[in-house]
Amino acid sequence: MSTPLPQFPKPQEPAAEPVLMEFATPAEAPQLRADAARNRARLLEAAARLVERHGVANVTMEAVAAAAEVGKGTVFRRFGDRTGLLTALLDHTEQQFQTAFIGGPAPLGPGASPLERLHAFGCRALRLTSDQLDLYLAAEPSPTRRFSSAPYRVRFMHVCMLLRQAEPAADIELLAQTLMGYLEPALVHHLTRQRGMPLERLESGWHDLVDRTVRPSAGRHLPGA
Amino acid sequence: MSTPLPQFPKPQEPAAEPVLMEFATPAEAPQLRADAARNRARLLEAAARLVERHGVANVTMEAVAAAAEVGKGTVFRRFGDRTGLLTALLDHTEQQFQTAFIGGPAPLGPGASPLERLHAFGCRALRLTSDQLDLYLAAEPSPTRRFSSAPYRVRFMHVCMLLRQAEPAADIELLAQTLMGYLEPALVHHLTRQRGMPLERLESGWHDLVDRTVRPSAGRHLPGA
DNA sequence: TCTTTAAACGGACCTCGGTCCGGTTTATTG
DNA sequence: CAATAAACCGGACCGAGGTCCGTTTAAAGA
Repeated sequence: MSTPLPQFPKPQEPAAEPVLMEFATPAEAPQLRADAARNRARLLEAAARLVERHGVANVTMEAVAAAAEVGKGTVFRRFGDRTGLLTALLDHTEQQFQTAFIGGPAPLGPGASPLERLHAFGCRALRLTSDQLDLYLAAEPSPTRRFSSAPYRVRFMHVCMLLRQAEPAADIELLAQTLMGYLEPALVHHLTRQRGMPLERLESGWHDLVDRTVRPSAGRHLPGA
Repeated sequence: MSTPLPQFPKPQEPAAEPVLMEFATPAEAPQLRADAARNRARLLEAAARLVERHGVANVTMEAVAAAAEVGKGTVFRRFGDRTGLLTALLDHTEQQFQTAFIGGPAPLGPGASPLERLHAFGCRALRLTSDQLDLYLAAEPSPTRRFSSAPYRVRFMHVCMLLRQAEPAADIELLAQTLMGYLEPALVHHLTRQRGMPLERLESGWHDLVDRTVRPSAGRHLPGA
């Protein structure tokens, strides 16, 4: 009845709490076995090639496995699920972004005011998303995992930090979620592709939103957070 | 190569533009054939029963068909896909909500100020979502259709209308999407179930958010909307 | 170098959402 | 009350994501 050996030791995400101070790929580097590392690289390369050629929607997990000359089980062992593989495809870009807003030059990185950094953060995020919209869309985790994914958490924590500095008198966490919501790939897709808005309008919208929400003004309904 | 007869005349959603002034079930009443109507009722009843007994996650389309003593094809002909069936399950509640905020008593309906109505709208939406969270979560359409679903559009248009009255100097559409984002089932799930926040805090957050965003204050970055 | 063991491998297999299409039922019309 | 057309029905069928488990293999220790 019970499976004593969890023969699938769960690849990504180590736990749920450790959170902070770790980047997207949490403990993935813990030296893989040589063959595993080689196959991982092959899979990512094959996936990237197929996605570029046929569009992410027409790429099946089996096709990726075949193109990488690897068994199907290997793909899932390494990346967990389709979302995991697609997320890994975006990992390089995401890492760059993280490095930029954590330690890079102003106005994105430290050196500018929290408010300026927040403005810059949203614009950059919007651009990244819009540049690889299909991929970001397809990589979206299931609704119940969206907020637990490593990349999301890193961005979220950063927004929280900026908000704490810029707007201490607020329910930071809720405000941050609201702002993050504006940057969601699904929304960007809807506005740009289905409603035909230019990206510039989304950017203006972000600036406006930030100006409205982050502004010292004792909100009347503040709970004891 | 081509299928001259689209033997599946597409059940839900009539088009993409007609929008306004039609409720959730658009042109679904257009008298179904007697047997079709009977089967539809059976299916909804069976689905509701199974969902209540086993939880929405453990209910397959085939099981619903079997429980309703109907072929599998019939389910999909009637409801399009799983999302369609689940949405139909929520339809009654949603209709009530719509009636309430369109023509019901204040503060939700007309009679109160736009701002008050907006405050009430969010609280009611949060409660509804939280009351049947699992169902709302499972009924969530794919990311590319979320914003096109009939129930979403009705809510969205309403928020737009209220915003136009309360805050003419803003990019209404973007602001409305932001507010709607705060009410998303996925977010409610995360905050209440994964982060353990009480619903009251979400409500306070909504009030605060509305107070912040809808407030006459010439935002500096307004585009020519 | 040989043994050992935990990790990795691969592909058959399962489940479930969604589609197809030949046969059936309902409603309309002459 | 036939006849005709449109809508409906059902269940075999398909594709893709995800799992299982017997086999292989890289790496650490004797």
